[in-house]
Amino acid sequence: MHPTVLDLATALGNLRKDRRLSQRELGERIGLTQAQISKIEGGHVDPRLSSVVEFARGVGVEVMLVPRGVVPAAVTLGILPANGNGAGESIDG
Amino acid sequence: MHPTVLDLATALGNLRKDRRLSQRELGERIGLTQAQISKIEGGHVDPRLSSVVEFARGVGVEVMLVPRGVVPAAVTLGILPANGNGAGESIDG
DNA sequence: CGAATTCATATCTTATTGTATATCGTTTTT
DNA sequence: AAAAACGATATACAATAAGATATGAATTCG
Repeated sequence: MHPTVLDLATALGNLRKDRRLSQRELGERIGLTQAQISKIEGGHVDPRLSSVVEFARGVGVEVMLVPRGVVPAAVTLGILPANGNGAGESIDG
Repeated sequence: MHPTVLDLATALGNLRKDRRLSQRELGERIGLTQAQISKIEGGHVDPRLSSVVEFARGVGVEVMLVPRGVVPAAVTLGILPANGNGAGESIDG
């Protein structure tokens, strides 16, 4: 599996757990099945962009394109987590 | 087509043009076919996450999950463009 | 005009997604 | 304590869509 896809998927799964949402509950909110969410989180699929966007919104984050040059600055300022893909586990905890 | 997916696809296409890359050139760099890039930019497909991640890197941006709460702050500080999905056309230009 | 370059479209293969079902862990009831 | 019931997550198989290959249209340059 594509490493970054895996990282993003893991981050999304962690965010869901932080929010205390079951896969079923989240799925109903965003229009995906529980099975898909399981596969996405487990890194068993390479999900469609729309699935990722909805998943992200369901757990309170936004999929964005961040210019490479400003990523370090954003991390330094605490706008983005030091962790690579963004939105680590420490949103509310 | 999912509106946010369309926005992201359009942003990626604009970034490619800003970088003066042909679809073929970009495709060779990131391991996608020219046909895919055409369809992605045109909003004719709902691409897989790995395709979007590679496309983004090929044009100098990173796919990230940004906590909803900090998006306005990042925009205010100029870390992210005011434009919704991130990485508008004015990266270099 | 012919060659080259860029982007768009058709067909086929492969993968994701939805439906249904199984597994695993926890709790309640007898 | 065993069984049943419940909740949450993981897996099997059929349908649909993404992606690769090949090709066509439009533009530019020699």
